[in-house]
Amino acid sequence: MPEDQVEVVVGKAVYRGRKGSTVAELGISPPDEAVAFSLNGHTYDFQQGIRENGRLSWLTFQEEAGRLVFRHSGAHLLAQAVKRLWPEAQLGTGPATEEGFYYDIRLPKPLGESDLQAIEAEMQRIAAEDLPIERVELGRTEALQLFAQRQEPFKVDIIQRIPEGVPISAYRQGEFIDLCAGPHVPRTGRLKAVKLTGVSGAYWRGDEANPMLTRIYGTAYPDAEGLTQYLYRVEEAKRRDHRRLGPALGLYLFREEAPGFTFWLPKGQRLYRTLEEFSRRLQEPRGYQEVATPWIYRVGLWQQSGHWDHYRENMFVIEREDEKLGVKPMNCPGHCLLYQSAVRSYRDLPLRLAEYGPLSRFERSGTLHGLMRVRGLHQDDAHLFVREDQIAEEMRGVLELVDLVYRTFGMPYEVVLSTRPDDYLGSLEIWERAEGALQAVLEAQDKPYQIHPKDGAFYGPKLDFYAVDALGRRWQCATAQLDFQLPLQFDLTYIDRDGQPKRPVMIHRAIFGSIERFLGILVEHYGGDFPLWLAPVQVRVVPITDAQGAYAEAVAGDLRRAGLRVEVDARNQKLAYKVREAEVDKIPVLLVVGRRDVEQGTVSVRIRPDGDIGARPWPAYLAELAERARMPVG
RNA sequence: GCUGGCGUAGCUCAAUCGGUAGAGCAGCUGAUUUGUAAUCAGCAGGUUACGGGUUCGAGUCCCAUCGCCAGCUCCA
Repeated sequence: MPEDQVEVVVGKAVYRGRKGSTVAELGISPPDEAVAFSLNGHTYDFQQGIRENGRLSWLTFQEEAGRLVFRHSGAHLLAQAVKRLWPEAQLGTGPATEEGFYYDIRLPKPLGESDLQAIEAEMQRIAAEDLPIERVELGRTEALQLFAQRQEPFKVDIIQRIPEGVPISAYRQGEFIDLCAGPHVPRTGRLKAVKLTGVSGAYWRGDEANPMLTRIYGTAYPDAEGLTQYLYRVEEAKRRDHRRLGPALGLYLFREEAPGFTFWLPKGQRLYRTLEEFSRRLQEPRGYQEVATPWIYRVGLWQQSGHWDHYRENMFVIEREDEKLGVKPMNCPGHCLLYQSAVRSYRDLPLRLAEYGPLSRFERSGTLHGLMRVRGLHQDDAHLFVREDQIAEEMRGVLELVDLVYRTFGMPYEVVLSTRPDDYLGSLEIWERAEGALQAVLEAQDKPYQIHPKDGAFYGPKLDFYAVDALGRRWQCATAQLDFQLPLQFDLTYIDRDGQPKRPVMIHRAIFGSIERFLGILVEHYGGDFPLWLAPVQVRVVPITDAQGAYAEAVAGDLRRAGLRVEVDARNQKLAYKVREAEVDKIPVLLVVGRRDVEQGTVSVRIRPDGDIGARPWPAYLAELAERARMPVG
């Protein structure tokens, strides 16, 4: 094939043409729903010239890459609308995000709700105009001139940072032109359903020293139905918000007297303890030993561990008697001291130390967020001190625990391996062996995983686990990090088979992560409808009249003796009233007892979400309930 | 911490232009003894986040503080 020719394969057809031809020029007509195409792993739009051979696959809104193209065009639509309304607005950047897009813009005035509506209306107008979106290739000087003349200082800044040799392009739709690498959908009319979702501030290039721009958020869908579903999901997330739901269910509350800390109400504390108990009952049989270590140390310890250099900003520091003391944000240094307290043999390893104690982290006031980001927390933390040859086996054990836990909560999860960053510490050889070990474990388990190159901590590679909740949101919870540094810092050793001292490797791992945060995630995942074994109140017994009071107490007593958490609602109220309240309180099992039940020795069962399932003989039904309420620890 | 917004009874919300702080739910008291999502009546509940200021008069306007929300930033 001549050098100036390209050849692409689409399905079973082969197309040839001059290098740099667009799809149309090659005689390929894209399907209606396609917004772009993928060739050798790169995304292109229909106006970009094809310069390499390969197999072409169409990208639609169904594919992540297609969605990004689509949403990025949404951002341009937004920018064009803003420029029509405020010609003096200066554009920053406007990328697509997971759920939509945003554009950072310097505006002459702060935006209100009505401004958003006006912009949105203008966007819809531009979409209806169905303007063609044209790609324009520019020379560097030409680009600088164009955007300087259009009074877009941020665009000029961007162009100046584009390395020599990289082509500069812009996209034009109607009177609007924006510096952009692309790709884009072919016409504005493709953006059938757009919605602006919020405004906030954001620094230019994310730097506090730079001017603050207005960030306008929005989302776009190819049809109204997708947008409606998205808005429903947003609504549902709001309905499940743990900051509202938790206090409403009497689980916990927050007070401004203690920002970043949680007040656990009796029911919330029960939930919390149940989770902790679940963790203990999984870990004890797996060789974990629970310890408790001090929560305040002299700074010397933090200097030794390296936290003073790397984490001081996030620590609460106390000064007393001319001495500085640091409240612990992590357990690792304490566990290292425990490790040091005895001579360790290679036979003692792996040593698995678990701790659930209180940790304090100074999080900046603006970052606090319900249970998700707090200053006072607890982790289901453990440090595994292992020989290097035990890394793979121990990581396998951690993986098994993670799998067990997330399966129990009905959350699929994704695994990410983060590898050696540029500023790593330790020997290259150990790093490579450790990364190899992690990869081998994942592959041996046939677990799909992603690699984030250079995203590891400077002290070791790590596995992060992202749990996916009922609304499809991803939460980073579990983590397992190899650490070669701390054993060095604390000069930890074990006596090996050959009588020589050797350096152990540490694995920092948590399965829930922060228990506070995990509980918040569970509240939202279940929308407050906890599975029976977790529910703070599992059963509520409801006598219909005073006459069944004693019978109700007897039933409740049976339940309590069987280890269930139970309440009796003996208030003088109509049954419907008490049923409603139990539903609002999201009590999983309601046992109604009336005259007929007393006479026949039954309970009338109402279960969420099924409702009334009729009478069951008592105490025979107790066994079934107790079985269903058992903690799922195998 | 930074930018913007918000803060009225336990909760959800109202209060015209700056002119007597109000309702529902929850709570308490009483009546009602009820078979699967709200029985009726009465009572009580407030330094309008906090501290200043403007004004004859401030929930409302201004300033500062605290907290919360959306982001940014940070995240050994």
